[in-house]
Amino acid sequence: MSGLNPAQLEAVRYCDGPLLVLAGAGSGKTRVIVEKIAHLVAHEGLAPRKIAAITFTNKAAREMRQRVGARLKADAADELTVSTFHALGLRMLQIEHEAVGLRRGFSVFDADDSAGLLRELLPKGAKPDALDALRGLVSRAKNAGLSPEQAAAVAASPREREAAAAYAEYQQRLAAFNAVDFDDLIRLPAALLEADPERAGGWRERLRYLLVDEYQDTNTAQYRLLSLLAGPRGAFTCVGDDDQSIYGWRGADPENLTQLGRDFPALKVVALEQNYRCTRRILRAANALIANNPHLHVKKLWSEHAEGEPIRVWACRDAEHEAERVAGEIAFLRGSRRAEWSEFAVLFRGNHQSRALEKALQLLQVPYHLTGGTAFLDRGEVKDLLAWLRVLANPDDDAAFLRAIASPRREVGAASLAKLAELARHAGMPLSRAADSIGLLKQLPARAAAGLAEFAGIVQKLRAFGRDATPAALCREAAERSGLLAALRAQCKDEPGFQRRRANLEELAGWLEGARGVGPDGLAAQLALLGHADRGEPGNAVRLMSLHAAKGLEFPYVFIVGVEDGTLPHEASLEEGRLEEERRLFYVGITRARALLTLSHSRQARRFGDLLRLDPSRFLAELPESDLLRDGDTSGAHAEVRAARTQDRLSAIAALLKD
DNA sequence: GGTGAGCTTCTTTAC
DNA sequence: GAAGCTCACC
Repeated sequence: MSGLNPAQLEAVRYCDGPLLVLAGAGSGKTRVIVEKIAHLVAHEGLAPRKIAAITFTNKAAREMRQRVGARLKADAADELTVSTFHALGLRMLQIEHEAVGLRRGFSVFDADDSAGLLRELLPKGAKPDALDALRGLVSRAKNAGLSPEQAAAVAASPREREAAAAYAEYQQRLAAFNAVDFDDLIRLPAALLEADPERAGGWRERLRYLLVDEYQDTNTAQYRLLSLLAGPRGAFTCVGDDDQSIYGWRGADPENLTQLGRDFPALKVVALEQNYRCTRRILRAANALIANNPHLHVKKLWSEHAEGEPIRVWACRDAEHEAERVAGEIAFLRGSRRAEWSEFAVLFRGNHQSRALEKALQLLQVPYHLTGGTAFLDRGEVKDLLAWLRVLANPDDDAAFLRAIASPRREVGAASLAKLAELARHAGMPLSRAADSIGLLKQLPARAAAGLAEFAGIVQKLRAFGRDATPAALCREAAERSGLLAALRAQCKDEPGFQRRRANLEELAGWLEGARGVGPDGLAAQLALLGHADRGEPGNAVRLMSLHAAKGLEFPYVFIVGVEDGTLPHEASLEEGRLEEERRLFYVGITRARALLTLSHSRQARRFGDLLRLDPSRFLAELPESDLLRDGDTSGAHAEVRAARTQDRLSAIAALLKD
């Protein structure tokens, strides 16, 4: 525990009651959590398996597990619960499934699945924004911890009453599919513990101490789950920073920081204000930026580090130009500063911004690792295989059935499926059981019936195979027997394309090799929680991720791209009251940098075919000019380079780097 | 009636 | 660049 400052030490040692640690960026909060876990084990006599550390992203959970693993003995670290709120909720539901009316093997619907369900509840031809609005209303109700009945009771406007009715109907359908959605992973366990104090007591026995990271991002349902698990004695440490609250849009309520003091009057508060991460210039810029937000408590982050280098601000022509400069600079810096690739991170507001960067990095042969976004679980072939796994675990999962029956195609089309759905509804059975019923199949066209029977046969064989095979083996067998692999091979025009897709499926299976304690029933549910591209070890590679995904991480060299008005702050958040969160997002980005920070923006973007002029982000004007180093107009200064095509320019840079 | 090619439209962030 | 859609072909 050496090297902790007095405030950190206090936070680690205080175990007599509820504790809130207000931890500024870079103030060593992860260190505090890790040391506290070690302290609980060594000095409070708590078994590691009775301790749960909760984070908000899978990335954060992984990093945390790694750091705890380095600090504790390996077997002790293995017994700890280190997971996201959602993964903890899933574990609770898998154990308590009967109490909430779920059967073994229940599915977890991802955002797409639940959107599909909700779409059916809307009148035909409803606008897409009607769907988005409904999704938002239902999700908000769930994140506030409201059941359908409660939502109906508090509905104030006709719109809300309609939404509450849709929520109730949606919930019924989910139940019919033996499925829950992401929000239910929190809401249902919380409601269960609330309704059943004895059960709550049992869980408190099971988890004796909770450590919650990024506490400012909890929503009401998560807060309830936390306080129910911690119980009246308040056996928890929450660590948070209201300046890093960036999940308001999914119901996070920084108000929970104040609520904690009301619900647990014995709450002790410790503030960590020394920053160990950033140079003074970076910290000064961050402080200056965040000072533009209203604050209840003004934190004064300070650092003993050196002044450091100025923050570089680049004006680029467009996103491609920006990506080239970033990629070229990373390659250059790695050489000139003898840095590892993994010391660089490029952060952006929206995941789509990664595309230009990937292209430029590929051309320079810079290894990179992309986290988040639509990279993996959103790939068609991965979703297909996942749908098969879901059908295998959960015969009631109609959404999965509909996807699996169509991949690969087996001459069962929309019309036959509509007929099947009709028959299934009358018979009161889910689609996949109906597809297995000879009586029902007779009422369908012969071709469709044959396809359905074939499907049912494959499912049966795979279920039998899965009874005594590892999840990974089942996954591979399913890819083969379903015909997915064969269809992919036939579908792909080029061999590399096929190999890439095959590798994606193999990766899905590979991930399951490492999953501990996941049976065939829980396998698909577990996978649904896996962050989209959030798999595999990044290795020694440049990290590309969204600003949201970057929270909790740090890098010596950080590039933030797309620092334009409309991108950061995002144009959907320009209105009054939403700008603060965008500012905090930028604050999070800036404070990821230890040594050198580069901010870049484009002057123009191609959107919907035509060119759009972009202004630098208004947030740039909030940074102290004396800590910035603005470049000249490089796009004007290098007219001949600008004229060259991207490809040529990049090979020129690549050639330069070789020398 | 099933399938796939080709069209348009829109792209915040995460579990 | 992906998902939803229409439409022509089998």
